[in-house]
Amino acid sequence: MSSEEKIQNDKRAHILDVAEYLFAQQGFEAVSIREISKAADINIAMVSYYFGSKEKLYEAVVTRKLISSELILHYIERYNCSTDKLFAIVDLLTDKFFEHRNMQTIIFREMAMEQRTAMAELIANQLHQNFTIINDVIQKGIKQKEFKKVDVELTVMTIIGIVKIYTTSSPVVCKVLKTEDKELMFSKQYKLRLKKYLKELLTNHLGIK
Amino acid sequence: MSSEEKIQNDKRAHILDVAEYLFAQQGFEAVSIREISKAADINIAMVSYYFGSKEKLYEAVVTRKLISSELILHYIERYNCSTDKLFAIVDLLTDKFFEHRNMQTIIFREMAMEQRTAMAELIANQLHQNFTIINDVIQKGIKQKEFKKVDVELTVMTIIGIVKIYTTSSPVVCKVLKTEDKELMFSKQYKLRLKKYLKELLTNHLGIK
DNA sequence: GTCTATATATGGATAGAC
DNA sequence: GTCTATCCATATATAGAC
Repeated sequence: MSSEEKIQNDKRAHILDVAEYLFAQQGFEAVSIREISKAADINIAMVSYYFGSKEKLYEAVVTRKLISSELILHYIERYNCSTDKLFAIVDLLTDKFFEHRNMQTIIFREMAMEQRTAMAELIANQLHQNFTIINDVIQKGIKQKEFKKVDVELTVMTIIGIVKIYTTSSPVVCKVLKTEDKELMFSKQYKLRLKKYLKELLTNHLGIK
Repeated sequence: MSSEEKIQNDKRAHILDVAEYLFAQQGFEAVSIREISKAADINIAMVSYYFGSKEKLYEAVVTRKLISSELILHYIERYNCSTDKLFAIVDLLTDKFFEHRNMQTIIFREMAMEQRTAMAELIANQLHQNFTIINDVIQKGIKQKEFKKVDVELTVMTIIGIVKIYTTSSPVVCKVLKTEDKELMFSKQYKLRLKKYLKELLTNHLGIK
């Protein structure tokens, strides 16, 4: 990569970062290109220049941080028993959601929409793949008597649901946790607390010894 | 109430119903007054006439269906042990969220926003009150050795989180449950399934005998 | 109460100069 | 690549007729 290409990529990435933040905070329609370009300290015309349109910018923001099912599969293949695999998934999901919580907020909002846009379809499929992996891990654990019998689909929903709620509803969760500080909520300490909680919950629920 | 007042209230309620549906589907900014009035089969000017502005219509949509903490308290006071109280809350929340899922979707989106509007504050406070009630029930159950020690705040978040995810992310949850039919997802049968699952999860997690 | 017409604002996108 | 100026579409809100 030449140094000029690098500068260009940096600028692109910078626009994406700013746009991600604003879209997460306010939603797609509520944010104007004017606002994004002002916050990113670039000219309005540059958004069209780099991305073509507001819609395509939005797509770029979401797609660059989707959690691929390959990543999950690669991450858990080193473990043998279902418990280790499941706990590894909990760690991975929590890490990724904490790291990409703005993008997750956007996805969440998009999931709640009933409009079948191309991107909504893309997101739904991607999420479904991830659901399927977790589903299979739990299913196998039950078959091998490592876990007791549970409602597998709703258990999968529980894992993802808790991490999602925690990371994407921060104003309310802040109050629940009795911390005024949003930074604290996303600190290492609190991430550990969430992981520990999830593993205890699953241990009890699945009857893991 | 005179019969004319009743007609007027019916019309108001009808506008609110239509607006709620559209706001839930697309978000506040994405829906125009034109669209609402067309869908509700009224004249555009009527929205301003009845509600003053689009913003105030939005507020009216949300506030009319907020779950008051009084309702929860009244609903659980008839029970003595913490387990019964907690299970009653599960039933009540599930029923209310199923019934008012469109409004819940709107609230959820608003919760993810970081903007401190008057309504966001109102919603956060209301939710916090409900959280507190559940928190107290679990806390008391632990003190009386009815439940084992758990992370109470995250347990509260779990209960509300699961019901919220289920009711407000239907496109994805549909896929997870392997039902193409959205109607089925909100049928009596599936509501019972969710309640049963939540009670089992809590039974295992809290060590209820 | 209901409607039409309109004032006014704002947003996305781009043509064309540099 | 960057910027200004502008076109065009669409939105909210309301004045005023009926």
